[in-house]
Amino acid sequence: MAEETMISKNFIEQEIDKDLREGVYDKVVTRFPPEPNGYLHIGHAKSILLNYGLAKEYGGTFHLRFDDTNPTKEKTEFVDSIKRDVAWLGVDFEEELYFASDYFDKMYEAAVTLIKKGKAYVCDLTPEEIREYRGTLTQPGKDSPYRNRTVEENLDLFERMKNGEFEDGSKVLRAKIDMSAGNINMRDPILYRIARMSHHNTGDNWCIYPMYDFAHPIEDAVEGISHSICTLEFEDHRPLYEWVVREVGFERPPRQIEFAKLYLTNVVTGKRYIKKLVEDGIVDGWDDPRLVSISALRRRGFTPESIKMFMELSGVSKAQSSSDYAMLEYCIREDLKLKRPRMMAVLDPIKLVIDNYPQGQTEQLSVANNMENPELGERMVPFSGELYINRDDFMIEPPKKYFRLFPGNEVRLMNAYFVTCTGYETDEDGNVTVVHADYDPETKSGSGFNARKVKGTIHWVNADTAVKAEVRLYENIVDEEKGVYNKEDGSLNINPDSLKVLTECYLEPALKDAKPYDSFQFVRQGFFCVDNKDSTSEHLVFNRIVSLKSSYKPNK
RNA sequence: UGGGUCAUCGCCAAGCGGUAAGGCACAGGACUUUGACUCCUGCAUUCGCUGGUUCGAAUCCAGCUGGCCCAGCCA
Repeated sequence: MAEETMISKNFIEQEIDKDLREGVYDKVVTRFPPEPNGYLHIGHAKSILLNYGLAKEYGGTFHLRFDDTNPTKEKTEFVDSIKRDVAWLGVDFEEELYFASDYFDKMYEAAVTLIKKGKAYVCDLTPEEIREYRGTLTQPGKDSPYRNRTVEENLDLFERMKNGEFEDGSKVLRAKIDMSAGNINMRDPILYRIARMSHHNTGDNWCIYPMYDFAHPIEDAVEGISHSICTLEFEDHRPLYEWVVREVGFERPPRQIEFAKLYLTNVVTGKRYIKKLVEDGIVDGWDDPRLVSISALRRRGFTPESIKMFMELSGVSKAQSSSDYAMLEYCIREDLKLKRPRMMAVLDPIKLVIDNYPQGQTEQLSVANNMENPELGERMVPFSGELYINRDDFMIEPPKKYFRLFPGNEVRLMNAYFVTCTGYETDEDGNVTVVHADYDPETKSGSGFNARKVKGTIHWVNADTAVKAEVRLYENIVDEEKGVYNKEDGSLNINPDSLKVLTECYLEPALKDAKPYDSFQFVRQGFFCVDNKDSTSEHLVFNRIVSLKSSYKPNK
């Protein structure tokens, strides 16, 4: 076996090793707890793959849990899309699928326990008053006048809250901790609020709902989560998390560990901005291929494997960071290059006429689907005296070091013959319309001909049998030069070239039967994927997933 | 005189007191039926700064500087 590069353990693995060694936990149980209030994006993928990967690595269990404690924001539609996206990433969760709302009874009981311990009280302050009493970042807060209600009174009031005797917003249940704590989360945080709203899972059974800070530790503890891994902004909440599991009395409380969120350079991730892009018609929805939601990446043609590879390369730490989009591009090229067929495609066509090829003759050439991976087999590609080649594969006056087609130069038509340019035609504006060439029958690909070599190889498509398709090229949606956001008004600097639609594209006939999500390398053009939304049987639409790197610099 | 947290190459990121891994990007070169891929080569005398401890510090200590997060009845 080839030696695997030893990848050192990240800080979370090190913490888990320590906990296991010290016997704090004997089994690793992790979870991904999304609120079903929107679509998942690549940042969630990091959390999903991290948690799932850890569970697998330690022979533990992974839970998918919907953190649905606020019915005002949640929808079944999102539950479904999240399940689909998580499954697409290769995560098997069917046996371990949970809903926070299934624990509402337990949470209610836990609240009663706290009240009985004198650790929670019902507060009648208005939202504005609560904010005032909370103090500021630099000023301590002050105690609520309702803070010292008796246990009996609190028990009574809380039960009546549950029974729907009070209006929305009129009362809350709060933890009794410390109004002068430096950590604002510890200033008597709200545990339960009243909200008459139909819940996607529990319907109208409840009119009080637990807050995240109270619900989450209970959810984790009830499920036997060992390591509750979340992002950095929850660091401040950890003391409260620990307070809840301790005061409610869980025997083996889960441990919260925070890591830095994934940011990507030059992409738009903010929900607010994406919403605006959708509303302004700049993108065609949450799955627009220029976005980085999971559904957008899937539509663009990224594979779960490439996302996984990207996460592995990115690593996990607590340092605020922004990964380079180029790394994601590397991953998808790396994943696809041996897995998918390499086809010839002409995106900006110009006709090539081979004048010495027998009139009206067509021959079928046998071509490897992927020259580096014979397992992908071969296909037949028709060849004749009339082809399309890419416009930039021909130049009237070539710059230095240009070794494609120009008058008098010989190149190889990939998989076919050597061809020498004999001339060209132009229209009245001087644009090249047709390139003429002669071929050499001796030089057929696969014949073993090696009497002479050519420097350039270009690809082509037979004119008669070509399949016409629409091809969409993507660039960063935001303007790299001007920065992502307009400093003055906070708007986005949209790159006008973020989407280029090419309609005059000719592909090999074999591509005619391509299905949505099928991907290919179009030789020299990059990797492309059939669009799942806009393709029909008579109108093929390809998205460019990523271009190929090029070391050709014309002006060098 | 609020609390929390972070700081190692353009971007990620190892390193855990013994003399700066790796990947992406980039730059050269070899190879090539994709100017791709592959393969070589180069790319931090230095770890935010300043002191201190030590035979020895990116690693320990002190002070400073800078970034990020927190004042939802959101998660």
